This record gives sequence, C-alpha cells and structure tokens, in this order.
Amino acid sequence: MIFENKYIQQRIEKANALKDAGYNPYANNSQRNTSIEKYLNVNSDIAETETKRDENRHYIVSGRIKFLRIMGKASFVKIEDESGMLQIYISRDNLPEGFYNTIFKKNIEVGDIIEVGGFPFVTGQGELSLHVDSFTLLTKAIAPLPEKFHGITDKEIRYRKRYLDLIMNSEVRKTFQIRSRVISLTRRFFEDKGFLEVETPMMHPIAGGANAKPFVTHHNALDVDRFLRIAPELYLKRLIVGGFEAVFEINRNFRNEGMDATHNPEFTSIEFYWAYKTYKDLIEITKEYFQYLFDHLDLPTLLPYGDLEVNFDNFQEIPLIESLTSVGGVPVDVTKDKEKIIAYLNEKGITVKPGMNLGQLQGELFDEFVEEKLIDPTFITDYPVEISPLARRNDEHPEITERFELFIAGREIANAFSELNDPVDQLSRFEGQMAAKESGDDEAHEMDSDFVEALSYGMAPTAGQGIGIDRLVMLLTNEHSIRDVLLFPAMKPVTQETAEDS
RNA sequence: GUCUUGUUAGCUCAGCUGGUAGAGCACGUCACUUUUAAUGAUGUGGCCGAUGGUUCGAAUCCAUCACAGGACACCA
Repeated sequence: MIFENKYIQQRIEKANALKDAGYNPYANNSQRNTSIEKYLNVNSDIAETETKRDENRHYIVSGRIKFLRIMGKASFVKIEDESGMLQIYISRDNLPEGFYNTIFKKNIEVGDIIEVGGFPFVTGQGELSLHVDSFTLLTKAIAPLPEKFHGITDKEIRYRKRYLDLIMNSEVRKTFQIRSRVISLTRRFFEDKGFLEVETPMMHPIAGGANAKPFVTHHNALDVDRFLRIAPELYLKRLIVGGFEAVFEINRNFRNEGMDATHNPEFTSIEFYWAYKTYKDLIEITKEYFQYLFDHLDLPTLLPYGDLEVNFDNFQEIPLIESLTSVGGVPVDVTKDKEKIIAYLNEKGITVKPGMNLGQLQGELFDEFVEEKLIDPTFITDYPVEISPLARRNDEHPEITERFELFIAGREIANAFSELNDPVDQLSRFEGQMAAKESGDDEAHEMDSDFVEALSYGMAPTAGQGIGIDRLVMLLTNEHSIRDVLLFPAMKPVTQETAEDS
C-alpha cells in the first residue's frame, strides 16, 4: 500500500481534520496577484522608509512552505514559488479568532502550498518580508519533504523522482531554464537566418543518417517493423532535393547503445541543411551561433568547465591529419601509412581491429591522442573519406572530405560537411558500408536506395550540420553528466516495478 | 559488457575485529510575538536493498542477484 508510511498517515489525518473544520485542503480559488520575485522587486524601497513598512500596499502571494519557525503566538515561514523565496510573518492576532492555534499550528507544515495576503515590511534582521493578514491552504502535501538543510543528494532519487529534486534544489530548475532558453535561442537564430523548421519522421523504415544501432518497433496496421530514427539527416536532404533551401529540425534521436555520462538512449540534436553553401560557410555560421548564444545567455566567453577554462573567443581550425602531429604528437611519417600507424598504436599499448583501412586508423589516432586535448573550440577539418560516408569529397584531394567536427572541452559538439550530392558516388559509398556490415561491423550504414533515387533527381550543392543540444547545454551549465541536463534521464526499472508490471 | 564503491528511520549520515540499532533534521507533545538550518524540554519512529550460506549468534563475514555512482570498454 503506497500510503502506509506513518508520516503520510499522520498528514492524511491533518488533511481530514482540515476538511472537518471546513477548510478544503485542496482549494482551487487562488487569488494570487504577484510572483515572489516581483513582490521583492516592487517593494525593495520599503527598506529606505522610516517605519520600514507600508500598510497601504497589499499583495497576495503563493508558494510551497520550505521553512517553518513557530514561536508561540507568531511565526516566520519561508515560501517558495518558481521565481524565488519569500519570508512571511504570521501572528495570531492578525488572523481570525482561533485560526492560528487550531488550524495553522496544528495542521500546516513544511511542503504544503499556501496563499497569503498582507503588506510589505522589513524585519529587524533586515529581510523584506510579508506581514500576513489572510491565510489559505491551497494544497496539502501528504508526503514529507526531504531534510531541509542537506536536501536530496542521492542521485538515484534525484533522477527517478525529478520533481523532488526540483522542489529541493532550486539551482536544478535554473539548469533546465537555461536548457529551455538554449533551444529557444537556437530556433530563433536559424529562423532569423531564413531557415524553415520542419518535422520529419521519427519512425523510419531504414535507420539511416548515422552509424548506430536502432530501437525497433512494429506497425501493426502495415505489419512492418519500424526503427526509431537515429538521425533525421536523409529526410532533411530529401527536402533540399525538393527545393527547400534552408531547413532545420530540433528533436530527439534514439540510439540503442550504452549509457554513460555523455550518452542517453534518447537525445536532442539540431540538424540544419543549407543549399548553395559549403562547410566553410558552416564554420562561419557556427561561430556566429555561439556568439549569439553567449550574448543572449549573458555568459562570459571565458567559460569555466570543471577544472578547465574554455575560451570562446579562440576558435581554432586544424585539418585532421595535421592535428595528429601538431596536437597529438604523432610523427608525420606515421600518420600517412597504415602499417606504421598500427605499429605506433601497438607501441602505445593499443590494439586495433584487423582489417581497418587508413582512414579508420587515422580516426583511431585522432580519438586516442587528439580529441581530449582540444579544449578551446576547434574545428577539425578534412576527414578521411572512409569514415565519412555521407560527405562530399574534396575536389583536389578525393581521399578527404569537406567535413569538420567541432570539439570543445575535449568533446565532440558538432559534425558538419558539404553534402555528397553525386548519386553514383553515394550508391557506391552505401555499397562500401554494406560490405563493412557483411564483415561484421553491425553499425555500418544501411543501404537507402530511396535516398539515392532522391539524389538522382539532383540536390543542389548543400552544407549540413548536426549539433548535440544535450552536450552543448552541459558545456554552458558546467554539468558533467548528461543526466543532469535531461529532466527525466533513462533509468533501469527497479525490481519491484517489473515484478508488479508483469 | 568489465572493474570498483555504495545501498541502515521520510531525508542526511554514524555503527571498529560478529553479541538483536544510533545521531541530526523531520514528525508528536509542551514552552516561546522579530526568527534565519530559530531555540529549549520530551517522545514516537527501523524486515539494516533481496536471497542463500558460515556461525550458538550476522547490519557487520562469504556467495549470488537487483539498483545506483565512478572508471574503463562500446558508441568514428
């Protein structure tokens, strides 16, 4: 039985006592006329007055009781709404006869949501407060809140019961407010640039656009399996074929893989595609985008991240092969030779899967020796074609692609390239991926012949980019686990749940 | 998936080399009309994550399992 806990029983009894006394413990007649933040702002002048009070002003505020200090015939209570915390002063003689002793002191407690009216005054300790002359219980909380000083620190409870985390930790609310603003600003930035926001399918017949294992579901009416999308890329490019010249989509992707500090099975990205542009233009718009975010979020461009400090005025641009040497310290002659790379990696105690090609090995070197050293924002450009199945080849150097990934604080934030629009090349790249899949790479890209057919009608030269919103928010809020920027991160069910459900 | 550390009251945590459980907050009762984690007095509260084992005796030792945190692997 869910309410068998004795503290909950006790509070249910209080709710019943209130009902018996004619007070609805779940009243629905809120008269609130200001937020706590506004109240504190509007009345900040009271401190300057001689009496430190103004009985001619009157406000009604609402909030959850966070602290309750009862001192005989008067009490101080701290209530919190979304905007902030306010101290209210309640004295017996300012409320109806008997209310203070028999209702307030007996049946109101921390966690309850109340509404009070009164006038502003400043206490002897100098705190702007509300002198209460009317008191209404709006919602009785029958479950006791966690301890008032330490709050709730158990990460498991914080993630599983995010509502408790939000009640107890106001800075958590702040993180999610920033997240919301980042998404809103991102939308506005691209709209202002003339991009059109579109919605493409979340359920795909072929899971394409990235290398990842998909979630599978079944469509009964058609009796076909569908894959939750791993990326919207191939649909957005179909729209470019259709004649839209600048589109973007902000939404969830799903990948059926491991979970850790930077991976959640569902995550949010923005992908945008821009016709008649190249990856060089994307570098410029990306810098502009970050500038825009920092301006509107009012963040310092020298941003702390854990022990690191990231300088957002210092965007770097380094070709991947060059970075292996200049950042990773790998000798130049090693970076261009398959056998030497394998020998070099082995020497460093790293074993590689047999049959890797030069591009994959260069990627391996990058992951191993470069990625974590890229602290200030760095565009790594010119990726090997073998590890870029959807990117356009460089006209002069067909073994590399017109692509970049943006790294910040040692982590990949964005992936972008001039799109491959040669349908014959695209077909053969898919075939190469098929071959890789045959030889055991179960995350190789699926053949999508409908997409190849779309390209065959002609896609204007286009540049496209994806940005991981969760990781971006982590960076901007100095959070180090993706779970701290997801309101409801994925969790394993606890045993009891599964037993009851089955 | 591997390694590692946790899981004790509603919450935050003690509990040493095995001898039937402790604190603070919260809650109950009493006192208190300017407090700031209010204070003082007093009391209630526990299947010590689950299941087995060792033992006269297990919160404590061992094994298995579950969940979580961290690290690694995987995820270009």
